[in-house]
Amino acid sequence: MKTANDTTSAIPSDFIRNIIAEDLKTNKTRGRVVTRFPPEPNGYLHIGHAKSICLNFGIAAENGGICNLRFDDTNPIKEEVEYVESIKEDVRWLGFDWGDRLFYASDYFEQLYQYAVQLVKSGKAYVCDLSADEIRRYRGTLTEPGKDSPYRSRSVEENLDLFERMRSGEFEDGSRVLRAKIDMASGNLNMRDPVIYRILLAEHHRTGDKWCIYPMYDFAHCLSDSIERITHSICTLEFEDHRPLYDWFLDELNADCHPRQVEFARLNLSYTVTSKRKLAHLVEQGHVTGWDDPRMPTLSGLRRRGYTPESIRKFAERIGVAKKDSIVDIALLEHCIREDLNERATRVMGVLRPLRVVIDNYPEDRMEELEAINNPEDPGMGTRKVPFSRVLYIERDDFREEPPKKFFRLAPGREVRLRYAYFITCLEVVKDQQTGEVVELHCTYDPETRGGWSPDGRKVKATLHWVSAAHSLKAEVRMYDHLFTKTNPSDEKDGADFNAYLNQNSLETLNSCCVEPSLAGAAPASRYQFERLGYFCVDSVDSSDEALVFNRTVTLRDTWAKIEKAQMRRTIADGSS
RNA sequence: UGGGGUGUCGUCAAGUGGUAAGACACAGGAUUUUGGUUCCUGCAUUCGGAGGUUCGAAUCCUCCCACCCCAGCCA
Repeated sequence: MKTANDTTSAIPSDFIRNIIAEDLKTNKTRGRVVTRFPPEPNGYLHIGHAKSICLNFGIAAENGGICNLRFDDTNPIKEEVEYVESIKEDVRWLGFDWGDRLFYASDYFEQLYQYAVQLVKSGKAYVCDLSADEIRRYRGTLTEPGKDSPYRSRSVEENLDLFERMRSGEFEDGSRVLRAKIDMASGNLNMRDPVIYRILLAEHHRTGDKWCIYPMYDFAHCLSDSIERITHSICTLEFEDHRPLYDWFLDELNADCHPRQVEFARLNLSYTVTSKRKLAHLVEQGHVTGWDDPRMPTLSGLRRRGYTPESIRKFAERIGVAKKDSIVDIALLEHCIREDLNERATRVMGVLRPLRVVIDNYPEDRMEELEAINNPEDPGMGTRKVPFSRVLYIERDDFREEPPKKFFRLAPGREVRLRYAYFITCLEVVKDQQTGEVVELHCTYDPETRGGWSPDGRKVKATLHWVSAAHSLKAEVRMYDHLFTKTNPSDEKDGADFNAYLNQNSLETLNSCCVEPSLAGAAPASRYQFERLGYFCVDSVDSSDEALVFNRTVTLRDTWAKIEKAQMRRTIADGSS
């Protein structure tokens, strides 16, 4: 098995790696480390799964072990091939390779059935005719013990016969189940004679109509782990009180391989949800365009948004692994993608909200090509030519008729630098007579400052990005913001569910953006830094050579925005005091 | 009121009886043809609380408090 290699990172330390190191030291597994990533193919993978994937594949790689990809496909009603394909694609994209270790719980259905028969034979399982509702009532409550099913004392022969007939399709859907015979008075509800097989007259995406009974998770999972000779079965916290059951099955069946289950806290990210159920809901309700909507924390969404696998792996490493319920600040994820893209993204100039600028003293018929650096972090990425002419566009945000304190950018009478081009000075502001909106600026340029340097050493406080009006390309840019307005949308303490906290402004589409001509024919999914704005990638679904569409992956850190916000707060505070 | 877990900086998170790592965030400052990057600096006398053991406690003991998970024929 090969695994993505992050050369810069040391192997992290966490309680799971400590447990494994200890097990290795005490020779619990004869030196083997085998993990598995066991998704149920009932939805798309999200950032929380990435944590688990990095953990399982990472641990295997660090210990010279292997990690299996196993689909936990024991519930045909919810599972689909579309999901297994997407999951494989996402794991591969994240940078992990399961080699020939691709398995399905459904591969083991026959073995699992035989194990169940064995349990029946040893008197540890019985066929129960209670309805789902009756089973629930017999189970008792959190504080009261349950009571035995009237079918609990059926003979082994009768159970064997009934179970076989369940398999052969003799009974109605849901009419009978096979249950483990454990302890109806256990404080752990999972031990109160859990159902291990149910009748489901449903077509399975891999086994077709071969089966009409399907094993439950608790039964299938531990045995699948054992069959694959997993050494450490790593899962999330909610399975902690399933562990006694996990161990019970393996003990009762005398399994020769008894993996150790270890639980860790699942990932929660601020301003989003990491629950397949909730994500599916967003898709179904049309709040997003699909599982791969760039606002989704799914791997396909993050990929389309412009995130790199490296950044997600780095993120998984930085959040650590522990047992505490927590919510990781999404700013950390954003930091990871900025850090990665800062080193590798080609710089380019693009104007999102164009403001027309006419350089009055620049000849009308002239055009010159100025040299621009592709990536100051990596001189090896070279330079490119950017056309300059008399009519340009700059960012509307880069001009203020009445500049506030600390605003360094263009204003009437002020001189600024156009990146890689010239110093320009604003002389005249043209406004719309009706609305008063600034529609055009008239400026002069200093021919002595070509390339952006002044021979007399005079300084300007701002450098602006720009684009030549006649040479620029039109583009659509999609600006994304957090999907939810609340740090923890899943917190229902205020009486509302996560739907109430959907950010209505999570997508803003800009249709009249202008980008420099070097972007012509930009490849789908390619990533760029639009200087001074952020990182953007070519949308892999909607962009074409005729109509460029960019997704904003993440903004650059914006010190001015912070200053402005602070000024705003101060003004409000002064006004109200 | 049953069972299983968890509490260390705003957010993650090391720490395993020898005197509180690191990251993000935040706040200053330096450098800068991106208000980007980079670089410095600051940011837990204290580890949910109270007692106790010890020369010494986030680490051990006792009690208490808070929060999370479990009553699917889901995983």
